[in-house]
Amino acid sequence: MARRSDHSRQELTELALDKSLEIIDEKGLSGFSARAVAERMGYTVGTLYNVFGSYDGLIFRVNARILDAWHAALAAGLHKTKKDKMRYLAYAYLDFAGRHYNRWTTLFEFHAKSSPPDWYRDRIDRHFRLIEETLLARTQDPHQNRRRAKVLWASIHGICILALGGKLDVVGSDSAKTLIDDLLENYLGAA
Amino acid sequence: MARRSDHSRQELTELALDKSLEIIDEKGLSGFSARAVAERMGYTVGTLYNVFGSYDGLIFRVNARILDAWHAALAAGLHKTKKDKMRYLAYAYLDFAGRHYNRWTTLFEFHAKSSPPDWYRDRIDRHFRLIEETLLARTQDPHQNRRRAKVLWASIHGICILALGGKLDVVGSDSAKTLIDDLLENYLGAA
DNA sequence: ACCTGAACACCGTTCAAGT
DNA sequence: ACCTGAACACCGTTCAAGT
Repeated sequence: MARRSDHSRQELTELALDKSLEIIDEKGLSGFSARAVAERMGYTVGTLYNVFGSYDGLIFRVNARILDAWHAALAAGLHKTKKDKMRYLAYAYLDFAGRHYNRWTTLFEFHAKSSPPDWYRDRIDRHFRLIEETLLARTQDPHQNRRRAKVLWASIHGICILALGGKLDVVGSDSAKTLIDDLLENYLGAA
Repeated sequence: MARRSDHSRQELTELALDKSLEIIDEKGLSGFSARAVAERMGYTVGTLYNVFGSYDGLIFRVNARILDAWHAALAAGLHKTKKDKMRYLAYAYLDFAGRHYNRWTTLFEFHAKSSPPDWYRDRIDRHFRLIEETLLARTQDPHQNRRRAKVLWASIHGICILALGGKLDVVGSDSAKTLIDDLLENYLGAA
């Protein structure tokens, strides 16, 4: 059979990514599979491999989607915030992780067998630069600044992971916010 | 066929856990499966299900093993440390994560479909209490203390995850140590 | 009572064969 | 050129059937 050409290669890509996010929102990464995406698209797994090359290739594209939307939201909000941008960023991080929990965990629970392509690394870098630049307003030393950005990013990340994963004896994102407040106050207050 | 009784139920359990850790050390969680463990034991998957009930049941026991050894090492070292126990704990955390990377990630990358049994939650609690009690030497307020323990634990965890996972543009555990130093200095220095 | 073998419903991955 | 169907080598899980 075949050569349906109901959809262009472009449309096929869009369709696949849309359905992928649908599945992730509904069931999380554990309910996600190339076969599940294909079925929801009305195509075969083979078609998915034509377009994305591999399972890793598919997920990297899905994750890039998630990162793009997240970054756009963060950047827009950051632009509107005038004072205490660092606190805004931290809250926005928690907010995204809480409201799109399945998308957020997919970002970190997916462990590729292959190393990420350059365009994916770029997305990660762009995300990190957001924190770094926000911190830049605070000190002049770029070296120290980079280190603090890393510590803060990692710390906030750790709090979100453990708190939202239910591993800190805290309920929901409210208590996680308390922990982030405490972190910012003590860590940045001393810096 | 069967009723070999080459091993008692107890021995079967030990054998399974030993082989499980072998596989995790060699290949990580992605190379781990109930079938792989059974094969290395010289038994069938069915036997494994007789003993552990389910895949989740097996991994909870494996993870409990890992937690036990880790806790024993932490507690012993902590007892010998007289000054700056908090720094010792943080370093020891990083050290374990770095030297037993596959075991450490298994602890967090395994996502059970069922909720953890009580004896597993106890192990987690015991781990957390180690940090909390170490912090208790610093302040008198137990409420504030608990919050700080959570923030520190989560932050150190986040630094280890991102740094050792190669997501912070730092190489190895040396640089992660720098970040932990920075965290302790600023966070605790202000507290 | 204990263990096996086979089955079931899934995976990612590949590719000859059709249109 | 594009898509399918079937195959391959895996999964977790269950359970009748043997000793």
